[in-house]
Amino acid sequence: MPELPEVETIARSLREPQGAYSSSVVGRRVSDAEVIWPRTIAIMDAKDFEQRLAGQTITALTRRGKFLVFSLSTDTMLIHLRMSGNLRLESTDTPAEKHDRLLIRFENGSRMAFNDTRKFGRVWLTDNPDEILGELGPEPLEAGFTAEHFFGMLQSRSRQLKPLLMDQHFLAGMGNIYTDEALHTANTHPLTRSDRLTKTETERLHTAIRSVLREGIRRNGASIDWAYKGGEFQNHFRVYGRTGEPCPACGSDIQRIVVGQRGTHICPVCQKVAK
DNA sequence: AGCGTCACCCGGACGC
DNA sequence: TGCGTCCGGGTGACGC
Repeated sequence: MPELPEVETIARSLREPQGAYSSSVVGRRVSDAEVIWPRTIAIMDAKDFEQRLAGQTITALTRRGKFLVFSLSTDTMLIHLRMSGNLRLESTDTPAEKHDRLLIRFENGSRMAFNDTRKFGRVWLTDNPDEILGELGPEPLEAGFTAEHFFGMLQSRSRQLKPLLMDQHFLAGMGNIYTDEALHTANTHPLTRSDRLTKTETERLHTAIRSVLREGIRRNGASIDWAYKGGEFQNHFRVYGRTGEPCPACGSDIQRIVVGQRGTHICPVCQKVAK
């Protein structure tokens, strides 16, 4: 399930492809778009999307939270991969794959394919991206996200830490994997109330969040099951998906609990019981 | 208002 | 083989 590091990795690979297909998506002019699964297109009708996208040039590709942000000649295209979405940049000659939901062909003979097994991913085409992106919390890796700022954010709420960290309005980019990893790295229990964290604990969590996200990016993200492939962070998980295996810090058995309806992995010794 | 819970959308994986 | 259940990101409904 693509979270911030996976989305960042995908954005980078589309901007500066390093594989066999060495072209960038930036600078490409859309010749035509083909919506294969109409519900992929958010708000707009699929036909309107195809017509409006044709002829526009991609001028930039950035990331905001878990959104890919394609700046176009006149509009902005936002792509959210949700659980199982992935993007491929390839030659138009390449056969489409199972679960391809949207094909965007470019004038230089290349094509970007949006593949999404679970069909939860969405694509927006809008002239006002702030309407969607403006709802997001701060970027955890940006300089403005300081421990001091984070402390204020946590103190202003009184929620269980894990669901709060995963709330995209609170903080943008964290999903189940990186939240579990960050909480374990910070020796913090996922059920801890946000306003119970001390300054020191907040600093530890702030450092942990940034370090696991950076490590994820450095390892090109994590590849889980059918989802995004290419990363290797999954080989370095401390707790996620390691139920019954030893905690890397103390050797205790990793436990799986449920927090906010999400499978959650903790070390019962390192991560103190909720206050 | 803020918080927690639940249902929903999907199909692959898994257990029986 | 075939059925039922689980899982998960984000949203929206609901109740407290």
